[in-house]
Amino acid sequence: MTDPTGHEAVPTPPTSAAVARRAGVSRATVSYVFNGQAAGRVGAGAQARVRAAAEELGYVPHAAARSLRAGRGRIVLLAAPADTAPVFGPLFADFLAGFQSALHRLGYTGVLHGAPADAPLDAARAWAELRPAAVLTLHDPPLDASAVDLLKRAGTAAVLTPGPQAPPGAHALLLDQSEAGRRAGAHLLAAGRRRIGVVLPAEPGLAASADPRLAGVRAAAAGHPDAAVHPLDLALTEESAARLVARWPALGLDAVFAYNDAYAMLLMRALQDAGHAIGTGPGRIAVVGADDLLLARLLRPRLTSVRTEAIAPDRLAHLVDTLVRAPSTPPATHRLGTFRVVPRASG
Amino acid sequence: MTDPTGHEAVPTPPTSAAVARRAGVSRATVSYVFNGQAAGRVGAGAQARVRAAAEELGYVPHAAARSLRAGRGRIVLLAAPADTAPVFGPLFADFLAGFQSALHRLGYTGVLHGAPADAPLDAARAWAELRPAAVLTLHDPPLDASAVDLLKRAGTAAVLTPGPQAPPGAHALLLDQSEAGRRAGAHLLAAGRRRIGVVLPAEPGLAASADPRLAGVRAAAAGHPDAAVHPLDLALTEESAARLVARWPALGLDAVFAYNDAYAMLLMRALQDAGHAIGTGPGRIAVVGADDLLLARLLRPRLTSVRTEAIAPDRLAHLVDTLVRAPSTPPATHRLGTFRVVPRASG
DNA sequence: CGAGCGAAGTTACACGTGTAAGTCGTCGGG
DNA sequence: CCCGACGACTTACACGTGTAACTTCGCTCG
Repeated sequence: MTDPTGHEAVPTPPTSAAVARRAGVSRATVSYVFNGQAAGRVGAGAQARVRAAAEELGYVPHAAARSLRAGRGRIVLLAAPADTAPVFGPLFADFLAGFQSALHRLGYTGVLHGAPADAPLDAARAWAELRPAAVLTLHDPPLDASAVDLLKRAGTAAVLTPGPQAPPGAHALLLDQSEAGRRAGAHLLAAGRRRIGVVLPAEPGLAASADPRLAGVRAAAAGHPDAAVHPLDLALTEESAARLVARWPALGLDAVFAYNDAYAMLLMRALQDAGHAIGTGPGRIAVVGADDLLLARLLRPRLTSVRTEAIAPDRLAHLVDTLVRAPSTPPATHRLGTFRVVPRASG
Repeated sequence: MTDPTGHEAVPTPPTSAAVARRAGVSRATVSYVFNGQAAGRVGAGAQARVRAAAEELGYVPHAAARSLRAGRGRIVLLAAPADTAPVFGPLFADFLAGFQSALHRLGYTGVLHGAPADAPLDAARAWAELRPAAVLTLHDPPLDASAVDLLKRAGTAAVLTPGPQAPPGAHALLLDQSEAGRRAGAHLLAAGRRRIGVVLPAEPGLAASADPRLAGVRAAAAGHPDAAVHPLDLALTEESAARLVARWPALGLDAVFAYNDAYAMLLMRALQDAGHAIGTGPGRIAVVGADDLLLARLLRPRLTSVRTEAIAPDRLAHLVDTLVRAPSTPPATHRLGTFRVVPRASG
């Protein structure tokens, strides 16, 4: 309804036709100017008039019309399961910011969508409606084949999913979590620890990164016949930590590798409250976290942590761009980063 | 078929026309079925055939075509300045998740975009291209009038900006930060503290929430003639905290209210390392943070914190929906939440 | 003087959808 | 027996773009 009252609450957005009229040229000319195809087709004078008119009218091309015409849009969708979002630390936020600017520089609009993890197909449908150029999902388990299929059929050029193995048609983004485990394990073993606990978060949606980490610790321990690795469940509450610590003497562990610094801090505090000594010396329990949060350095002893050295966000953006331009590239695995132990006093 | 090579690298997305052909009806019928206008227009048989055909083809309506037709899309854009994103805590992530599901239930697609804070007009242009139904921005300073104007001219029905005062045409979302300051101040004053430091983050982009908090503490202190309030600059690094603590004796403060728990934890640790006693008793320094992070309860003494009681994300989603449906609603201020002190051992 | 050619534009169509307006039986009432 | 009403659809247009194909014009060269 175009508002016959003449009140015009929401003004009609200026179109390229309006710009063309104002500049005294045809609409095609405007289009050529705005898409860099002007060289050899449009004279300098007309070009200047078009730009001036666009500026005055506040013209912004209509992304919908553009993607309708192009068959696919310039949106890159980053999809994160809603329930794990709270667990993302500042590292992720930082990376996201860099990634989005890099995409912007390449002409894409990067956008984050937190979908409920329990209805992945619904979510995929919602994404497909946007006809994004690419979808990077952090869902875990990755995304089923039918969801990927739906997206591809909706014209999505590239679907990227956390590795190690992606559903058919999707690329894998590998942050080799087992490497984090291997590094932590090697570090603790080198320090002489032999009975190593590995904290697995009880929170949902994290198993896909937690399990490989456990496997990595096990792999590191494989070289030491006298070493033992114990999985430990822990939720992010003080009660859960207290329960775990109550079982501690029976477990007889001399080291822990926690899923991340938050779990590590929680557990370390609970251990200290129960009278256990934390640290590198003999008779002490070694504690290693992950993510290297600033806050984790505030506890005493300072927390040793496995730091993620992610690839530069620009590199990921370029990868996405490449895949979008060559949609038939056979799916491959792309490495997202590596891990490094930052040794401090806790273990 | 549309692909004479038969290779079909990227399949053509199924359209409503394809569904119509397969169901043996016209395209209009498909459209009516999918938009709930079927009652009294389309018979039960045809309706069933349409749905079946859509299912088989994996049909997803093209959001671009839809918003092209409708003049405005169903996207709700949440824009956060990229450089402050790392500072957002789990509270924000949680809220975001709830907000997006609520929007989904109302038929919108909520999406987060982290734009560089230094080029707000560029960012506004990028948003405008998406022709979103609504834009909620967390930018600070809010957004200049020209950016709001650009968005409105691009057909955005509602532009919401952090309060207290929004640029013309935009609604204000008020999380009254001065209330946080007032509550913290009142709490400390009631405990007998009179020389109160207020930590202002040195990180950019946070002044708009930090300054009102300081003002709130001052307002609370106004009732006590013997009370003094001191602003303190602090960056999120251990060196910065050490520098601040070095000046501490000269300041002679008996209480601090920090911008959030991260700053509070950092400062508290540095104070303790310098030999200061923290807590509620006489001779101790009272420390109050904000956000009530779990991790803040791991320090000893446990951190007293000002907790944000945000409105339910669904309420915000409904507000957005209302404003989108009635775009000519005169701009108003909408309250986003309130604050409450959670007293613990630190102050 | 005309053919040829490049520069500078324009015309015209396609993209996929929503919906107002039209069509075509069929059925009930007078 | 005819008219109007109604159910069940279909036809046709508009939304704003990008771009291939066409036109027009001035100029050069043979």
